Amino acid sequence: MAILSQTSEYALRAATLLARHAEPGPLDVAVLAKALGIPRNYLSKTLSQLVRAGVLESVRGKHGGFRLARPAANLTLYDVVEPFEHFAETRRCLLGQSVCNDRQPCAAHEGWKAIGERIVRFFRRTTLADLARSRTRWPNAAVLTRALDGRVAD
Amino acid sequence: MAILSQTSEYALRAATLLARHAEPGPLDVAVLAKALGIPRNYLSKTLSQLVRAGVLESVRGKHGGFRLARPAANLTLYDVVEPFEHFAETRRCLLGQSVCNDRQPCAAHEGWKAIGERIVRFFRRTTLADLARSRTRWPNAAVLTRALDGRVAD
DNA sequence: CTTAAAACACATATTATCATGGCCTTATCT
DNA sequence: AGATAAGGCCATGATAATATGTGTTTTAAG
Repeated sequence: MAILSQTSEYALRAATLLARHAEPGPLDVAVLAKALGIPRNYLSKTLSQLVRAGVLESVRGKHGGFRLARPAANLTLYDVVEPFEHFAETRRCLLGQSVCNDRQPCAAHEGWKAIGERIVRFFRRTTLADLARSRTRWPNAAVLTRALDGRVAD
Repeated sequence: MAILSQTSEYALRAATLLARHAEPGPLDVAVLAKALGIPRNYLSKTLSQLVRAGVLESVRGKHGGFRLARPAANLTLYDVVEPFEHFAETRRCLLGQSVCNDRQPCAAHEGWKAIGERIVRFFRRTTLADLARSRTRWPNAAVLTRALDGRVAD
């Protein structure tokens, strides 16, 4: 009943943060991980998957890191989460009937289908730009600002 | 993203079947399991949990089995599924923020909360009587009719 | 009173997924 | 050249969900 996996939540957190700090250049995993309170190596793997999915871009080498591959307004939560979730299962029959569709519906079909569609629609319509607008308090925001200051001071 | 666990699905299937055949008396696990295509022992455990939850009644001994504890119209899907699901997690913040409520919402709070409420409402409003109305095709319905015929013939 | 059928209880696998950590390779900037 | 950071690979742990197996207790029927 958790709907989203931990991994997806990590991905959303990281993507939201990146959406806020798009300008100064890429952010590296160490900073992201500390700021968000996520295990470094795990986040690294997760972000790599997002690169493969075309959501993020990576820059290797010194002063490398990750940034959004497109403007935040063009990246939906669906894009971010889809690599880690089986959205198809949303359409699974509530009773597990092998045949359950609009023609031969089970008794719960109507209501259940509506919910699945609701969920998918939410993820498809909400963008990272929407999330970026919030005043979200990261677990360790100080690390982030310090890192950014550091870069400028450099 | 599976929303419901396999166990919950089993519980719903069994409860729906019982809602249809409430009259003739209790049905035993062996028949239910075969008719529904569910591992016998596992279903047994699951139904016991539903007895403890007050959803089903059990009759021990020969000619025993399980039946609904109340009229199907008074049993919601929530009742059936709640013992196996953590509905509280539905209210979890999408971004995992420790503080995210109506007063201090994260950017996704509104939309996300609406979905959680939608899900809960569906389970609370739909009853077993609703499900029983359908012409559901069980994996092995023949077993069931045979068992019921046998009882009558006896 | 014996026996068979059934729930019930408990113990133990078995998966599967999620999550983490370490290390080596590769690319890129200074 | 050297430092830095992504990327890939593998091994491990943690946990829950799923499934099976064995035995005990209750009850109806003969």
